[in-house]
Amino acid sequence: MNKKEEISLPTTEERQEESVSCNAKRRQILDGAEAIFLESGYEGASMSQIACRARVSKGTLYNHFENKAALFGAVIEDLSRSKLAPAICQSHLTAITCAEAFAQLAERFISILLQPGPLRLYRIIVSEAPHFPDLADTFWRHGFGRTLSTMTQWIEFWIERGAIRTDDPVFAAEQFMALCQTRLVQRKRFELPIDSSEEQIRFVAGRIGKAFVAIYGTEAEQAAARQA
Amino acid sequence: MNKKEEISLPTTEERQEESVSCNAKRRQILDGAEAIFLESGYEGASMSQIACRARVSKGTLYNHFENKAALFGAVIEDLSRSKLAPAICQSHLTAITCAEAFAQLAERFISILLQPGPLRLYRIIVSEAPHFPDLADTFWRHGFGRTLSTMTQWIEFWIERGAIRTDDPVFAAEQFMALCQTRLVQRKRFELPIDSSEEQIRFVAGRIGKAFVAIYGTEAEQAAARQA
Amino acid sequence: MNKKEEISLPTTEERQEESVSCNAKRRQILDGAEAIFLESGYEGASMSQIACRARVSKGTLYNHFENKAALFGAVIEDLSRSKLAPAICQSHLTAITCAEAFAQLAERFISILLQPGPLRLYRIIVSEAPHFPDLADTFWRHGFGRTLSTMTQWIEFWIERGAIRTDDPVFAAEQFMALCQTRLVQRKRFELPIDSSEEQIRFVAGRIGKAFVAIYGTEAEQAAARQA
Amino acid sequence: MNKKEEISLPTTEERQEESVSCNAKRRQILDGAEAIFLESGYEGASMSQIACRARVSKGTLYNHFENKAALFGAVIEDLSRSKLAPAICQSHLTAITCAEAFAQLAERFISILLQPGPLRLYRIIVSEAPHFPDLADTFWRHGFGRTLSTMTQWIEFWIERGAIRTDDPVFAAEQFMALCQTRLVQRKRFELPIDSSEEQIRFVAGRIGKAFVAIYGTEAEQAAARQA
DNA sequence: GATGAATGAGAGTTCATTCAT
DNA sequence: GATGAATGAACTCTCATTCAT
Repeated sequence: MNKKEEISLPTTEERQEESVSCNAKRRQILDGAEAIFLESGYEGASMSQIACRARVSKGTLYNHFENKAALFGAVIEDLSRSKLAPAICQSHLTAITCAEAFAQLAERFISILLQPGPLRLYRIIVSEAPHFPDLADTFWRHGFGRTLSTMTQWIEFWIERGAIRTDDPVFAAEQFMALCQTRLVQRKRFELPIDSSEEQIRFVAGRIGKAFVAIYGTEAEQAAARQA
Repeated sequence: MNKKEEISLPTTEERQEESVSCNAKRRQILDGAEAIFLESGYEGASMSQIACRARVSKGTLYNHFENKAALFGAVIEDLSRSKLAPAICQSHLTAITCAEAFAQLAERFISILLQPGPLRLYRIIVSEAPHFPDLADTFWRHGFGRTLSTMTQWIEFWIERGAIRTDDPVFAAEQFMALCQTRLVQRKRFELPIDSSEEQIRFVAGRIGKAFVAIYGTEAEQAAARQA
Repeated sequence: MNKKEEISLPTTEERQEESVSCNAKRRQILDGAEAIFLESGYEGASMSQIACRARVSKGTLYNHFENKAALFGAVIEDLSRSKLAPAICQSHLTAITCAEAFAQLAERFISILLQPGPLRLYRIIVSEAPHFPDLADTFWRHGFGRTLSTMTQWIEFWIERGAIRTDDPVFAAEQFMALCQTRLVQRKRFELPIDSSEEQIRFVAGRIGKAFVAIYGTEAEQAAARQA
Repeated sequence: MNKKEEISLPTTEERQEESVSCNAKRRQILDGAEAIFLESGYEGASMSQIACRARVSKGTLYNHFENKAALFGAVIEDLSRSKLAPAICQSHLTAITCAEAFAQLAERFISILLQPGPLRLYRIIVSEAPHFPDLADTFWRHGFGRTLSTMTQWIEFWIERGAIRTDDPVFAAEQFMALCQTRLVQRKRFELPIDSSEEQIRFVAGRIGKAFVAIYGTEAEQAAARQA
């Protein structure tokens, strides 16, 4: 663990089965709809706005999606699949110690959650989850679940190295994700004013890395951390 | 810390400046509007529904509130003030050790966050925060801020007792609140299926208590915790 | 029967229980809707057209009637009640012989059925009956049924006088109504070109009167008719 | 007239000038359109539904017919020609007396008018006649007119036999057709509940046969009928 | 102060029709 | 000739808001 090395998170296979032809319009609609839904929420968005933004007629919307709800479902699936999970998956980290590694992961995770896109996606999913039963499943399969799985694999990676010790790595992963919401993400979601400078993010992430090692680190690792 | 004692959280003064007369109707409207807004969201709620639920005419709504947005603002303020903060404030805890105390606090906090009311309030605030600039301030002053302040005082209480050590008790409080979202709260907000039985909540809360002491406990406290 | 006399058909009591106030708008809407529905049929009529013709806003339509179908139902009921039945009921006939009496009745009945209003009402009821189950009942209670009842009473009046003989006066009434559709009404409903001059109507009605006596007249009456 | 004999109604020449090739699609479209128009009416039917039912693309509809109205016109012509007139024409009757003969004819005619197809055709023609000027002519030439002509020939057949006497056989035919609507047909068109059992139809038809002879029968025939 | 009828803009959705393939 | 995606006008219906009573 004291040798600087390139570590790449395990990537998940990405489905690319979309038929190429005639899905241009669908893509165009999804892009427009994503923009409007994320801006205005489900109820706040109007099909006219979406048609306008997507540069298609309202009728075309209904040729491709049965109704507003179906379009919304497709939008969430597309966003969950394309935006959240890959962002975590394709990370490459450079870290010396375990605490630093988790600090870097936290930094990356926090940065993503603070971006306008993922932030709005969070808002709309939390807001609409009760009204769209399928939404939870979609988001789990393509978004949250995959992120959690990535985190878990990451933790298992450190367990193998003897730096982390836990009987429930999934719970640890969830705890790590929860920790990443400390201060910045949590406040941002309430639109409370925050200092989201890179330094501040690094500072919070650093504390999260240390906290995680304090909770789950082996004694050896904790001793090493105390010295650093 | 090893003597069982009744500990009451510090309570904050409650403003009671409401004029008594003629506010019955206002109260009635707020109650109706709260129910509808929490059920349907801001855009999803209609003034007709609200008037109906509040047993008032639509005109009366506009006699008391300038428009839908103003009514919504008043609803959020009322809910933030009356539901969230007091729920934490009025707690009485019975605890032996520091870890147990925080576990109990976590248990209480998680239970509240899982209740339908606070859950819906969270959804609507997160969803509408970007569209209502005042909302963040309102929620901070009456809800989140006060809860955070309570938590902070609670942590300072344990710092004085020598069980907790930190240079930034507010950050610690925020970290504790973040930890409380591990698994149950986080998943519930996405409407993912969870086991929200009392035992499960206590289990998660127990882990959170231990984690918190692992992060912030003094060496003495950590040693005591390790023995327990 | 050979003495000229004023005979008035039995009139049915008319309900006037409509509350006077605040039904002006309803009346206004019904008038507009009747005009449009009769012109364009149910599907062909649009709520915008109706609102326009009734000189009210579209919203007002929906304040008074739940939806288009309900408005249509109300229109049919109003027309059935106010236009068809009374037209027959309030008739006063001057007749010498039985055949003449039925000829006069036929003349009046045919004239009504050829008027634009009743003609259009017939068209729309026949057209929409399968799609509006309640419509048949409404039309029966306020329109067809009452007309048939009036006709039946009229026939019984002549049975008492010994001019008509039948064991089933209702069937006779229905047969009389069917006869009244000979040539003019039947063709008019198909928009075939007809001569609807007063003389032509009187000619057809005269044949119907004679035919009816030929079918149902007592021998005495038939002998009288043959002489005339 | 007292000898049982097979009597066949005079048939009218049928046009078969349809070009054979490439009219399969046209036939396919007409079949689909007939089904939909009869179910839903003109305004209620959509070109999409029709295309779907006809197993054809929407574009093909417009390759064969200029627009919805033209397609509707073609449908009515096809139905008038193929369904109504032939049904009457191809009848073979077995009758002893004149009254029986007309009773049988009435029975057949009533049965046809009560069938779903002709009933729906009647509804749609009566409903749309004012909006489609050509429709009346089409229906006259291929439907009503031919039926009336058939009926007239039939009456002239009985005039020649000395059983019927009238100076206007066309009017008599129209009166017979009107009589056939007594009770059953008339009520069915309003969707009023009726007993349309074979016995009931035969009963009504019997009365109509007798009525017709009562109106138009020669004295000899009436005497014969009175004995029967 | 309370009412609820009236408003008209705008929501989601459907439709007859066109046209590039 | 057959297709079906694209169109935009028009449809039914809802909404926040007003105002005479």
